[in-house]
Amino acid sequence: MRRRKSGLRDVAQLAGVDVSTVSRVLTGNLQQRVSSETRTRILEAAKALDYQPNALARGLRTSRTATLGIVVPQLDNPVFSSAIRGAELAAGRLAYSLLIAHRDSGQRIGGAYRRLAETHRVDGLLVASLDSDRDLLVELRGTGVPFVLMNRQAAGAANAVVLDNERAARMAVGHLVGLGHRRIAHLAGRLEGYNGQGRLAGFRAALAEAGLDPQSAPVEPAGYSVEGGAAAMQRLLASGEPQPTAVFAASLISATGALGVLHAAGIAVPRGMSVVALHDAPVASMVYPALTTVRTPTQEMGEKAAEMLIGLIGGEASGGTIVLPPDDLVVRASTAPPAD
Amino acid sequence: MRRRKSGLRDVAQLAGVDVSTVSRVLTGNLQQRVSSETRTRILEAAKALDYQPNALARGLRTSRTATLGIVVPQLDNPVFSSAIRGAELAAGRLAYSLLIAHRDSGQRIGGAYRRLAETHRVDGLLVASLDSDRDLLVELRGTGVPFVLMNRQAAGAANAVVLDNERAARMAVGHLVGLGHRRIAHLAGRLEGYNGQGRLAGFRAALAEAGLDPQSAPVEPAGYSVEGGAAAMQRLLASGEPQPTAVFAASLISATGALGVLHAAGIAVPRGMSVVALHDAPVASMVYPALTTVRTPTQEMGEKAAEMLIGLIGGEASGGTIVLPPDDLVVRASTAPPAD
DNA sequence: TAGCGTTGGACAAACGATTGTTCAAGCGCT
DNA sequence: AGCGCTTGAACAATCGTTTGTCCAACGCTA
Repeated sequence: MRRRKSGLRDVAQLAGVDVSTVSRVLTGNLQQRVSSETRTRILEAAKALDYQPNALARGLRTSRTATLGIVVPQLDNPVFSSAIRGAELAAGRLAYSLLIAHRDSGQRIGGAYRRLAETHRVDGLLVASLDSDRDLLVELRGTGVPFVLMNRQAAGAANAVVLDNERAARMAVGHLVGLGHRRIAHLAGRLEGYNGQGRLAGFRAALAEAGLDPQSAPVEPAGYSVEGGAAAMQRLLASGEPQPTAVFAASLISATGALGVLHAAGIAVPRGMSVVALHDAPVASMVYPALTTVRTPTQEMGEKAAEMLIGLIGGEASGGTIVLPPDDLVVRASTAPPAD
Repeated sequence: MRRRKSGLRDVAQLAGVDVSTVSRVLTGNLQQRVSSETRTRILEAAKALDYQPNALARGLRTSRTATLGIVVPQLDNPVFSSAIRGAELAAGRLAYSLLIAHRDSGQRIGGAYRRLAETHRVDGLLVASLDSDRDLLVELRGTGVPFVLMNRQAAGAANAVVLDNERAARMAVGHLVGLGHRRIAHLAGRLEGYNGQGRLAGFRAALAEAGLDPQSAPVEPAGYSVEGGAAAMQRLLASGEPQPTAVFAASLISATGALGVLHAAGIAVPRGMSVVALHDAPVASMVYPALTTVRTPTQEMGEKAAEMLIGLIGGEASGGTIVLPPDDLVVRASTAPPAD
């Protein structure tokens, strides 16, 4: 029952022409002149046979696979899953497929990239990474295929799509300032990392703008995990008085950790402490109280990155770095004017 | 600087043999006799040139791509992201890659499958689906490639990997009963769906086992969304007295919605109401109070499914349906003995 | 020494598409 | 009428593997 799929040859036979002619018609190669009569005959035949080109054969000949590789450090992080979705959307629009690979922290760095790229399976790579490997870039360049970095910039990697961390941070902090908060703390990301630095800078800039002293504001690195957020919040509470009335968390995930600590410490949110976080995701409304967040265009990040990559594959010059502004502030229940 | 990748021919040339011999040695085809001397010579040459087979050419010849397609309805659902991870792991172990495709609810059903399968891009499909499309199966069978269902069984689909919903539900309810609860409600999944039915059945079975009346226990369908969980909880509170002292939610996501409603209603968890949910994920410890859950082997589900699929591709007979038992109960802060 | 079976490896034909080249008509021009 | 030019389409090479077939050399037996 599993009949052989019809190929170019079958279409050619049905239309009474040569396969080469069929190929030219179907790929839309208009360089070549084909009479409109045979053209329609071929198109009809192709439709009748439900012809689908064999991607392997085409790829072998053209050394193009119409496939993008995407490598992410973790799948359960909403930022990445959203970026993947965006990439898949954009890729689909441009008739590309998406090959996914995890990057196991255990395995040799870049192993996933190599396997994909060196067997001619992908035309380019979309790379999301939390950390700042120097080796990574070397490996990537070694693969010989173009690549675009997502959510991170790096020296020597010309093509990237990132969020405007500074502006996003300023949006968050501006909200707190607007509510009347004067003592604001920052649960930072990784201070060595690109995003962590940008958000910290935005935090300080917003304070300065509001006439507050950026240097005296407490900053606790929290990374991007629940535990990190909890530990940082704990340190913040333990450190001296006067305590802040609001905290800006560099990530949604760490904010949830902080929330847990506040609950345990008997500090009501937002009455005793306002919390605002970067990135919006369903989890923001799952926690209690629902978190006020700055919505960031993570899906668009994936889309733009895929589009840029496909451009590069097509021979376009470097796409440079695209910096995406934050979408907007989503006010939920975790922020309010300070108690006093 | 982007030198041509070395192919079989280069290896053959360096080793002074024919490409066919190289191919036989490198693919480990032991049918053919090759002197151990030339064998080592070839292996050395291959290593020296860092030879990587061209997946396209190989696929064209063998009509095998060593690639699995995976289609999921949503990426941000922890169940699926975990399953994907498992599939990718198992696939990687067996030298397969994973091509990912969303299934846009908007687009024609199965469009994603077709595109993947009909262009010879994948050898088989891993299919996760929330709903019970009848068309889906028809489409899938139409592609002509083997497929394995994840997280769901369906008549006419012989190969599937699912969770043991009944046992998981009984584990959750057993916990509540053990704590002394007698009035237990169920925030069900979709009652028409495979998983929703199994969990409901387990819920009732556990009650019966404990000597409680399954028929009088409140059941509110909540689906698998935050909003659904919230609405169902609301209905539960609104419906007559006496109110339950504990609730078993069919999914983690709906449980978080319920939690929000309980907070808003001023009902303390677990003092006023214990909550236990199915599926464990990071979000369980992000909410407040941290949710007691039944841990389910979602990653293993992906692994088993990928292994089964690769078996099918290799010509093995039907893998049947694998039913995975729940892992264990993770007791957190959302359950306690009833107040009275 | 002739004949025969084994063994090790080369030859060559695919797989299904793309694409440069060739070739036969058909046309207008002088 | 002969010439060259354009047009439409066939021919054929090629991408890098895999795999069936063939062949030479060798060792053995009779």
